Amino acid sequence: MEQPGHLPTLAFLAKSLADENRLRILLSLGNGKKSVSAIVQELQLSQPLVSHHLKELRRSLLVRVERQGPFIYYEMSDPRIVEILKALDNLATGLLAARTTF
Amino acid sequence: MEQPGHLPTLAFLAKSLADENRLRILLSLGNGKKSVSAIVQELQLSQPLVSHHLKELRRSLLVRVERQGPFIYYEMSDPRIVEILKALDNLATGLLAARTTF
DNA sequence: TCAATATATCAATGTTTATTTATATATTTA
DNA sequence: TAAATATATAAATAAACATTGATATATTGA
Repeated sequence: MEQPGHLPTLAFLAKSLADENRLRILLSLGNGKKSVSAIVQELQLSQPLVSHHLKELRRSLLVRVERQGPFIYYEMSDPRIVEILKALDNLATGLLAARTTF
Repeated sequence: MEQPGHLPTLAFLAKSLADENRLRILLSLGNGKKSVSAIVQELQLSQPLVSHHLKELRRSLLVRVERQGPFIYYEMSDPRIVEILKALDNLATGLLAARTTF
């Protein structure tokens, strides 16, 4: 069986996905590019908080950035991200189901 | 496009995967069940640290537990876990490659 | 029952992280 | 150039988290 590679990188990526608000932002960006203020409005989060989370998402390369005048647009950088989140979701569901059947 | 479900659960699972030593322990347990002391020896980590991480892995249902006399054996609870970690690994590799090609 | 072995837990410590409030920076228009 | 808009950043704060050294708990055999 082949093992996953660089563990620090894996841990770093997982950490980037380990906050609910950040996940909400990331998933919102899976629906196409959005400006910071649009995210702020849509998710009812504070602007500095959104900026902070976007900065983390930039660091982990999970988002792409594009400036247009005063607006900065962000979008999810890779469709595999949603697939992985779905797989995690299925895993969680499965683990919970298996636990309650004991 | 269908969105992943319960975000707090997703964040919780991601957090459980967000530490390198914990990943090392989890992956080691993907090769069959092991006692705490075996993990301690194999990974050269302190016993309390291993116990602490195992406790977190138990909480997130990522491991199964079985006692035999003084020994407690742990193993990975679901093969999907490794698949997800591999997918994350591939994602990381891909994102890094895409960045360096800009 | 006691001693030995295995492992969980406790307490302390330092580091990391999310959030808020305030301010700095960047872009555009009048 | 100044004002308005968009957004990044700074600083403070509280909470969460990983690790270590010490101790408590569980199991077994003599």
